[in-house]
Amino acid sequence: MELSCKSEYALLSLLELAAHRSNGEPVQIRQIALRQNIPDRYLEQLLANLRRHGLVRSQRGAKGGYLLAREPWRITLLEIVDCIEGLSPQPPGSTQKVETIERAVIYEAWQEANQAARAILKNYTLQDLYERRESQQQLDIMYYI
Amino acid sequence: MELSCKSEYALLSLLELAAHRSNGEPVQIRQIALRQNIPDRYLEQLLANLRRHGLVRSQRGAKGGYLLAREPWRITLLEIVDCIEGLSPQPPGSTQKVETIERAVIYEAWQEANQAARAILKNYTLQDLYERRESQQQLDIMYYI
DNA sequence: ACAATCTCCACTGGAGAACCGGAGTATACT
DNA sequence: AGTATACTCCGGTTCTCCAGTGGAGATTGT
Repeated sequence: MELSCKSEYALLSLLELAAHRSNGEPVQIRQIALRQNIPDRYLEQLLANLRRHGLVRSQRGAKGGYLLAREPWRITLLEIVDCIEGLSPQPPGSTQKVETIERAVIYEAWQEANQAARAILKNYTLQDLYERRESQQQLDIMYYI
Repeated sequence: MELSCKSEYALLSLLELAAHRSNGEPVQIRQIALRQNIPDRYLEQLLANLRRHGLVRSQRGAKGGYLLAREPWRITLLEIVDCIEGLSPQPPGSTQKVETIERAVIYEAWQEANQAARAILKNYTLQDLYERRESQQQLDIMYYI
């Protein structure tokens, strides 16, 4: 469960969309890219991907942009990374990687560890992240004073 | 926590060393490579790495080879992958990756997921894996009959 | 002395990640 | 209707890292 740039960008974008969700206005790629310091042409691809997976909706044309397709508490972090990282394709995997008992046993242990990590991410929603950010922001202001 | 070839090879090798541990004889790279179908010139580097981290001991010269440095129940899977994957160097990391609150919050969630996975791997010892392999092997024989 | 074996360092090839560019299309505003 | 503002699609480029290879040298048993 490495945190790739891709996933980080996607998370940041969705967090941004969650923040601007109060007014029904769509948010432009450019805005997100600027605020979160992400290459905009790259972000474009990621958002398109999220759209195809139904996590966000897009509005074309002037005054267009992106919107969350669901409420933030209905989107888990696991969903997001699975969209972005792509549920991996291994056609030869089932018969090639685990051909010996030793490899099977190792693979099994790994699956267990992976499931543990995925369980954590599944219990985190975008809402949780958003709330954490808010309270963290309050703290920072307090310290500043 | 992806399972890289590197880590898999290391696990397989250590499993092999654990198996041949009853007699005090060292095991050669060639043997391991042959039995587990690993490129031997590559395996060499991995074992050297494990040696530097104190997981195995090496015996040079003719009749040389590798031995486990500790008892199999004193070696956790977590230790092994940390050796192999290398406890990552991020000199710019601390000040570059987590500069905004948003990124910090995301990173935090990730750390949590990672810790969950690491906890699993920490509770697995080489011995556990070895025993599983043995019992699995018994099962396979039963089915064959 | 000699062969077997590990040790060290450097190199290559390929895959995928990160990123950029351009032409096209949908929408709002005037 | 026309124009500006966005997204959409498709392709290419650059760069990094993993997996694997090569060769010279050191160490040890026989």
